[in-house]
Amino acid sequence: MAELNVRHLTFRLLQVYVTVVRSGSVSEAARQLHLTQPTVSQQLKRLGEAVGEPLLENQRGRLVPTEAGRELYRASREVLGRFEDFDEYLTALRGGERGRFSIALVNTAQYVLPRLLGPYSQAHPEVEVTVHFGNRRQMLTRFERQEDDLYVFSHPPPLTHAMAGRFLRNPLVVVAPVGHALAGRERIAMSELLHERFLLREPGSATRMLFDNWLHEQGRVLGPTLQMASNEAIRIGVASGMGLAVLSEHVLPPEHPDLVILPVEGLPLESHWQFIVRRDRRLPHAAQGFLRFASEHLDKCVETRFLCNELDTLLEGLSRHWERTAAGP
Amino acid sequence: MAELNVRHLTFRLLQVYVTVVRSGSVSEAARQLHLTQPTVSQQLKRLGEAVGEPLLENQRGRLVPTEAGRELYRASREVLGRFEDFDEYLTALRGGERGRFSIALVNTAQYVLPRLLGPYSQAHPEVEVTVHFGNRRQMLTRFERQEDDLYVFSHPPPLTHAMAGRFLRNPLVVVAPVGHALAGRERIAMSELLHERFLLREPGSATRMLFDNWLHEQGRVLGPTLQMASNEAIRIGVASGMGLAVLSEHVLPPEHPDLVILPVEGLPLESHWQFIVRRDRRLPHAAQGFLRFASEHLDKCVETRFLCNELDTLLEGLSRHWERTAAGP
DNA sequence: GCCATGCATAGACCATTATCTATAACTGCT
DNA sequence: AGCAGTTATAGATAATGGTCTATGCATGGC
Repeated sequence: MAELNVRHLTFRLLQVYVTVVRSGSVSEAARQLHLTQPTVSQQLKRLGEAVGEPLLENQRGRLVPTEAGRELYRASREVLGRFEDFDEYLTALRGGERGRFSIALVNTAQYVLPRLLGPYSQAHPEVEVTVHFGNRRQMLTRFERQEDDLYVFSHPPPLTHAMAGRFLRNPLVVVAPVGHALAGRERIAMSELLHERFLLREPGSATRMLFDNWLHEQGRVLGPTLQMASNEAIRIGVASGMGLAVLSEHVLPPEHPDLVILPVEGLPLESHWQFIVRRDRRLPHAAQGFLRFASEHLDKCVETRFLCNELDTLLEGLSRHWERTAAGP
Repeated sequence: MAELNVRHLTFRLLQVYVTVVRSGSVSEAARQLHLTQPTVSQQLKRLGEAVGEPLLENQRGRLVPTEAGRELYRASREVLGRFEDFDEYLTALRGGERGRFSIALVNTAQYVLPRLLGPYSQAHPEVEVTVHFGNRRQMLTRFERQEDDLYVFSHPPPLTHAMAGRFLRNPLVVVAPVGHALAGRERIAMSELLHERFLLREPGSATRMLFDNWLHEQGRVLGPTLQMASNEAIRIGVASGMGLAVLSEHVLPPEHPDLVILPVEGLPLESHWQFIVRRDRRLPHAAQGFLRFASEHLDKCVETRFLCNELDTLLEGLSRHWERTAAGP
């Protein structure tokens, strides 16, 4: 008959009840809750009706829970506690201390982003980060499909739905094996290289695109080429004398005794990696936290010569953007 | 800033939310809950505002929870589950399958009540029973103070605030050691016993009171007496030849080769044990369940010659009483 | 037996909620 | 571009909830 009607049960009601049980007195509970005594009495009555069972009984002046009341007290404590936990969780989430986000990187960036992600995830062990790698074309697809929270491009797609912030120089250089004929020269014209064999990244990769564009601007066409979809493979190929290549400096190890960078005219090709954030996808607090972290710790994580930290501007733009969006009536 | 305001959070809201998350669709949830779609939409909005964080996002047609939403879902499940448990608990409580009650027994009744309590608590292992023993006077004090849920008296106090139901004959007999001079006689007048030494229970005990009253009615006075506050001690005392005694038949073991019951005129003194229930104290469901159990199983638990089961009447009276009380506007 | 204290009930009030219908805006698919 | 289905917004309304003040009732101490 008197079913427990959970429908109109409020957390407030439970809070009041818990206070009453703890203090053993309606009046005292009312004082603690800054309410009047009748208010509390009535809440108790409602609660009792919802439960369909007497909850409290008077034992020489003190209100003591009945059997049902004791169990309700336990349940209330647990339930209220659970939501306090949830509140804490929310706070952590908002502070970027926990949660998750995903980030999509063009392949070449994988040589340097771990330097940031490592320290970050050590400082924020509760944040789950997913990293996707691929060449520029694949990253563009993910970007279109809004699959990730952050993207790293050197040459981003049109920013109509996104915002960008540069954070790292990404110079492209021509590398040759250490014993190459041109290795000692102080200055080399591009025209001198056109008959050399070049090891190229696949079409669709950013490195390839940049180099192709540059050549095209100059109206030049390469001689024999060999295509490999891996920076590593190319680097080793060059070291082994397979030919020359255009690579991001980040691909080269700090010490590279078997490779030399050729001082070609017009090179290095300057470009910058940037974090890209879609404006039409809510940025998780954790991702924003990562950007803050990057902005603050970048200088400790990468070599100074590559530094180019414009993340402050991005972060500022972001908060302005979300303010405006959230303020919508 | 946007603190989690748990105050106006309803369980209903969580139920709706859980349904939406499960079905991945507002419309579908509305159908399941027999609500209109806008209603559900608005509930979600309110919930989202209370949490201060987006909870759901559209992922190619399906609503999936955000990070915060996932955690809220977990919390909601737990919380709703906890109250379902509580509901089950209540059902068990109402059915008398669990809970607790206390029962106060005059000492003599302790020879027979375990025969009922044993089978009862085997059948209802979740019910916690507390039994208090003492002589009649002590039990009366407990009764006045409303310390227990059930009382067992042979001669109860005035029933202005209580109801009673007899359940067991309690004949008082005169016992003598097996070799006693009067042991073989077919009929004995009380006058013949007055010079015998009697072992008596203490004043305040029911047995003593009954015997005293009986003697008083007949205008007789006992000879030498010896007082002991224990039925056991008296029984053994009689068996050892210390004198005669008036005892409840229940105190005698089924076989008692060292004792005989004297066929005294006017004896046995007939009295009945009864369960007493205060009307001004809510009877726990479990206690009521015990009375039901007693009513049904009494014949299997005690010797037939002691049977006197009027508990049905008590139970009926109880339910009428509580109906009337509960119906009060 | 009276007074202080604490609890319950009654009546009133306003804010919030739950719910609807109608309609607009969006989304994915063809 | 249009359609079907889904979601969001607006406006309305009845019920509920949370709170108060005033008052009645019980109880324990002096």
